Amino acid sequence: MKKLSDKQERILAFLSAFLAEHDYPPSIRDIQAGCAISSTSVVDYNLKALETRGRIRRAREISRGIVLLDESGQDAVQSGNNGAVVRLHILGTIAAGQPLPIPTEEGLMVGDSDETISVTRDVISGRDPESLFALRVKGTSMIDALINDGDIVVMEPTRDVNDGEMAAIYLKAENEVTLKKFYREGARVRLQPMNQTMDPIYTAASNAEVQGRVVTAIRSL
Amino acid sequence: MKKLSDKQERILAFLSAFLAEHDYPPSIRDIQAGCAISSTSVVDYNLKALETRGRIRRAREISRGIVLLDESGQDAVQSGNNGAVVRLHILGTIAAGQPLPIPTEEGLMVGDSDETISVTRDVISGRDPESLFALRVKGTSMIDALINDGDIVVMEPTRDVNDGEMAAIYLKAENEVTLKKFYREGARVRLQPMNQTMDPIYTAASNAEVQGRVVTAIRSL
DNA sequence: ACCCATCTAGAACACGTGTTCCATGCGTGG
DNA sequence: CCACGCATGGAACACGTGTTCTAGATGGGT
Repeated sequence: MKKLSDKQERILAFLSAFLAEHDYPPSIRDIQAGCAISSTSVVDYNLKALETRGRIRRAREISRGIVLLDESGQDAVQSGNNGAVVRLHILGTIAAGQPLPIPTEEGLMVGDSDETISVTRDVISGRDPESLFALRVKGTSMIDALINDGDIVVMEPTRDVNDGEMAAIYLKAENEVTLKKFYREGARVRLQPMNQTMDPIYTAASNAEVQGRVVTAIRSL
Repeated sequence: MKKLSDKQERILAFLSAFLAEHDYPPSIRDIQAGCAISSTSVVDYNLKALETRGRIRRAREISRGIVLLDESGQDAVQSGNNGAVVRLHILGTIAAGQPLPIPTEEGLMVGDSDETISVTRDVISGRDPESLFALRVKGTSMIDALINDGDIVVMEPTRDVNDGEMAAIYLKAENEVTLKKFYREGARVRLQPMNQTMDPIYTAASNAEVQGRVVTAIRSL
């Protein structure tokens, strides 16, 4: 792979600086001014070169249709099954007093929100990304699960978890969802907070409905 | 706050659908076609209403200068390079009683361990990945920071943090490191656990040495 | 009926903006 | 010197695109 020309390096630098300052990519003439290039055709010429080398992607005939790619030339956004990156839909919010919006077999209700979060397979430890979804945690009611307001939890929907797994459990009588370690104890279940200093909750097995397994929790500060 | 009109809801839905399919926001006329609206002026009219209500942000006179915000007025989906992958070195382990292995200016001691974790820019909310590193948490001594044994924390080394930021603080007298929210209070500092049910710790400012800022915490279960 | 705020239509205007064409330099190798 | 690929300048073209103006519809409330 040939080295980039000085002008092309400048364009890349300008591109990233511009994106840091604005919510939209620069136009050809923005680049022209920002890189002290004399003609728009020269900008276009170099943009075509950069596109060929996989450093940017362009949408033709579209204003400001430039996407800056990372150095490995990867887009890294699309299709969750070929690369290390998985894109998960954030289906909604989890809070005490609200059942989880569990996706059903038919209507996956994915269309509800197009907000997504990208994570790597590292983070979901290799689980099947197709079945996973993410939720934003609202409020501090999950604090005993070491999960705070604003955190993102990645869930795997299931009705059945093994003892000791972190699960989202819907308590029918209380009409609320809670995140706890789940243990079967005969006719009742024990819900153990992750925080060991806190006491477990006991309830009838018929009152507890497992809604999913917690795969990962992410807190961005 | 007044309810959005049906047309405005459609525009928001179209906006997020469009962003999912393209790398750039739609133009006024894209929206017009996509929402079956008869005139560009009607689109503009409703876009202005949406902007007033804080659901979008617009850059005037700029082609495709629309940014979709989420319901709380925060940036929702960035169409840019948010899926880019960043590889962080896991420099070591953090536990009570051990200072952090802070990288120095010269020898970044990155070579110590080749264990790494890949995260996306989503997760580190756009911070400069060059300065970041990761640590594995050992033991439950950080439980009041909602961080448990086995978690991964992403740190940004710094000697100075703003009030209220989560920081790794080395307490000289106690010879241990703790993760707390950091507040300056004259000659002393207040170290506030993230768990609001727990009481803060006070110590002399000279006894507390900030070792870094906590950027993200990740728990894989 | 009347007024008024809200919303809708259609069209035109004025730039914004990607694209293209052509002429011109600048090196390297024959 | 010439031929050739590569890079540059300048300009014009053709749409793309946000904006604005005017006129009309709609729907309460009085």
